[in-house]
Amino acid sequence: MFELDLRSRSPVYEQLVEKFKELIINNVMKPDEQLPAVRVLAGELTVNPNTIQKAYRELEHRGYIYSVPGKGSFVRPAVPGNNAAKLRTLEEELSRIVSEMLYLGSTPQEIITRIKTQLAKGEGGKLDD
Amino acid sequence: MFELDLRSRSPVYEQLVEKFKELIINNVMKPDEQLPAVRVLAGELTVNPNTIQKAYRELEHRGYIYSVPGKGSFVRPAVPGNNAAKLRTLEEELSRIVSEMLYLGSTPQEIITRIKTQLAKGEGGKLDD
DNA sequence: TTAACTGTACTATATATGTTAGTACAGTTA
DNA sequence: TAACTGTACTAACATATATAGTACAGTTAA
Repeated sequence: MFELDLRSRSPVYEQLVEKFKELIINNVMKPDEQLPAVRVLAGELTVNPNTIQKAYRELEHRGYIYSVPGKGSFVRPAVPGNNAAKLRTLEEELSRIVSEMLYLGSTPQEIITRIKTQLAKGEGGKLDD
Repeated sequence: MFELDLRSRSPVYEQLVEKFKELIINNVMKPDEQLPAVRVLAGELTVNPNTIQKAYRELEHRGYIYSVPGKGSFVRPAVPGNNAAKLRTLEEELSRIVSEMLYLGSTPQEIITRIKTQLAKGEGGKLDD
């Protein structure tokens, strides 16, 4: 399904959380679509099932998936609203990154253009439904 | 000088790296300005000197400061160029964040406006010299 | 030169986190 | 019933983080 970097300082379960989050956010995995079974994914990635489950538990806690014992784990449909706190965090991250790009020599023009390009492509949103 | 969250999952030395990076990028600490001595900052923050030194070593490795044994640690002046790799990483982060903001319900208009506002303020760059 | 500062290196110890291994139990479905 | 699903738990091990203490060499001002 995807690759892991076992030598990374980022723990495996955290890498898994990021990968699935990416797939869900970018609508590659659709709402209510089933994730691989814990044991199956563990087998494919040669990783312990406990590690996969830890990632799934975290994804559920962060609101990206829901799990039903006996059935499986599924993509949770995005709920509008209640995202104010998360959005504030993301806006701070955004500021940080823009600041760092300016520090490294990017021009405001380049940054604006880059973002407009991405937004025009409809990346990451539900624009390409 | 600033606050630490000892209960954070983020290690203390990593928090220190981020804090100083922030101060340097936003030009709060000027080029060649001296950082607090390892033992002094350790005393102020009630943290082990080894932890401070680990943060400084990391900051030096990432190119934000330089240290001179016997003298002290100082802010390294930003060098233009050689930043292509870092910029590529930041652009990827930027894309990730914009995608997530769209997922959480932000409109492209809001995102663009927010970034233009920040750029106009001259935040983070050397624009406010 | 001495004293007090600077960064740096090293060992040892304690604790927390991440990962694996193995076992077990309950719900679901063909 | 058999084979799947998530979940919980213990035990063991490796690594990362942080503290404590000691030590050494370069710098600087009295």
